[in-house]
Amino acid sequence: MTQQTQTTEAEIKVFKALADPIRLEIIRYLNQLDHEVSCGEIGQVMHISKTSGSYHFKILQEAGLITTHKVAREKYVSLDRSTVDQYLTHFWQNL
Amino acid sequence: MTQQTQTTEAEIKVFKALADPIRLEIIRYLNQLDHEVSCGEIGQVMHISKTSGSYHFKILQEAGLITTHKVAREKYVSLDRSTVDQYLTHFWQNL
DNA sequence: AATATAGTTCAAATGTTTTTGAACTATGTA
DNA sequence: TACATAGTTCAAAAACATTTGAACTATATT
Repeated sequence: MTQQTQTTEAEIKVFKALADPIRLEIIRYLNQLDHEVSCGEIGQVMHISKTSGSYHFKILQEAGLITTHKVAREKYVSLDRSTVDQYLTHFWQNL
Repeated sequence: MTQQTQTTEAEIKVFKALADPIRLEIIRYLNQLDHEVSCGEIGQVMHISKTSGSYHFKILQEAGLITTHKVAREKYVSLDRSTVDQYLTHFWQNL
């Protein structure tokens, strides 16, 4: 922490997470679907390797933009709209 | 253009621009001030070199988050709230 | 004219993010 | 048991972003 608040760090994580075309596509995809999907299915749709997928899902999760839960071998992902709402939709209130 | 739309490219520029603590501070600063300020003044407040300032202002401008105009030697900067509104406040409509 | 101030540009150095493949864990299926 | 499938982790490579100082342009002040 150099001089930023906790709030800014979470905020930066959200913006970094959204500042990538693959991750923005994932968010788009989850938004239009509106039900849970596995990492593998998303990876196929995005045409990315499973390693790369794993990396991007981690970033999205650490930003709080998705939530996940494991069912047997598979990891299911869903959009957490409240984070988008907090940092984007209510950006001015947050500043 | 690999598979993204023009809209996505502009959107990515906005998120990249906001995904940096210095630039987010600049936006914050401009927002609370609500009048034009010179690059130099902002640079002093942020404790950054003029070269670094020049770099960050370029990124913010290319994202459409600030507008600038030169008066003699000085470059004045002001916040373009409509870009924030388009990409953040109305994020869901934009997707 | 000489000097100072505001900002830009450039290339090099440094730092951070993303991709890759190989090796791994855990679960499912024959 | 053997093999397949879903996902993770690791370290190296590649790509990209940021900072730095020096040299520059343009305007202002003495």
